[in-house]
Amino acid sequence: MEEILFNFISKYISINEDEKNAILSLNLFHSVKKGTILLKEGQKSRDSYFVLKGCIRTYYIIDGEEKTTAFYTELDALTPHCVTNHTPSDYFISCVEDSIILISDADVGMEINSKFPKFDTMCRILSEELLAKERVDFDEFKTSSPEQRYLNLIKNRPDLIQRVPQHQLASYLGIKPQSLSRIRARIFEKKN
Amino acid sequence: MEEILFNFISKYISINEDEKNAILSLNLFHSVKKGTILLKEGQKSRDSYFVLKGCIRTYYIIDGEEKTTAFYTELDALTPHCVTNHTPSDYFISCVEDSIILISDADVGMEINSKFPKFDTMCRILSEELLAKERVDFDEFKTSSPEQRYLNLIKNRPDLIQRVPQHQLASYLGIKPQSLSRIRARIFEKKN
DNA sequence: CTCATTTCTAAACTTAAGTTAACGAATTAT
DNA sequence: ATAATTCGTTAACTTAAGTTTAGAAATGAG
Repeated sequence: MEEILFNFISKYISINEDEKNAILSLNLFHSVKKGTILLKEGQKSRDSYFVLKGCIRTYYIIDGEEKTTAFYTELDALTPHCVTNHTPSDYFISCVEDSIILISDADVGMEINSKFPKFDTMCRILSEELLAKERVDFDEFKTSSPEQRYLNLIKNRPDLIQRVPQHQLASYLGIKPQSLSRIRARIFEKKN
Repeated sequence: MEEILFNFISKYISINEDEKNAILSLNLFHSVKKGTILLKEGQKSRDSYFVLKGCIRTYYIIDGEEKTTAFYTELDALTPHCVTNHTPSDYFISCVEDSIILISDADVGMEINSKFPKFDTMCRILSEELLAKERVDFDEFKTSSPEQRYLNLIKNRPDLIQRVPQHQLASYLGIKPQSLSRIRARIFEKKN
């Protein structure tokens, strides 16, 4: 599991044994059971997450309804809005599957970044990449119909369709579960 | 105009006269006429943009139709996907109004960042902030109807409704211009 | 200033998503 | 193992967005 992390880091910066040990000594790895809520609405937090194995999701509760807006799987990083913004969270984060997650407090991040300046560079590059990708994903969402969005999902993240409940996928696609059922039926009969 | 930039930078890091002069010596400020295309689909580029005054937009051409997906106004920063991703651009960037824009090549960015390491930190914090905000905006989009999205726009970026053509706003809201017209009419008659 | 083009609105019609309700299947809790 | 809850699909109906077309208003070019 440590190796997965260091391979990921190596894509951005070179990292030596001392640095690896410094990271390992922080005990950031956590094993989290399916259904565990990592962050609640209204809560303040300084924790960032990095998924090594498994899947977590962000969701809002609007008019008593759960609205899932994002899934984070292997090698996905998530710093909640409330951390950067220093405000209570607007959303929940919970585990979709039993997962292994790296959880790092903002203080720990500061400490590593000041001790090893190249981590600052890595975080900058990573954030820039993620921002560019998020913008493109948002663009794709805006310019597609619900059916096209579902077809794109099949193409781009086929694993999600297997590992995530339909009703959570539905709000992720910006529609109601009944509509997703209908779209699936429509696509199925188009094939024949 | 320089002061606007330095005030912005000061929100993230302290900056002295030497550093200010180093930035000014790079001649990054550009005055750009309305309608100018800064980046074309298919083009490779290493330029990032920072809007000091005016408005620029990103748009795709899909089936011969322009689809505007984002507007960047005063103090907004944009590093196109093609820059981070080293691929030809999927979209166009053009000026909605006569604007004053800071355009910085990736090489210039690298140079500043290595000469003044705190700029790396600033870019990291800024990217993290923008990423968190982009995710929340995307969440809001997913969980709202077109009418709600338009009402949110009136509340959060009322200036856009004045300064941007309706048909560009429509695709920004993920709908057709005719639908936006209808939504506006619907809202207007609800008021009475 | 005038002509041409683009932009916005409107109406009629089509298509698809939202809503409400029901029911069987799957999952979870006891 | 059984009961209870949650989940996924279907159907009938409602609502709103997409499509097509048209015309008026605004904008831009010569």
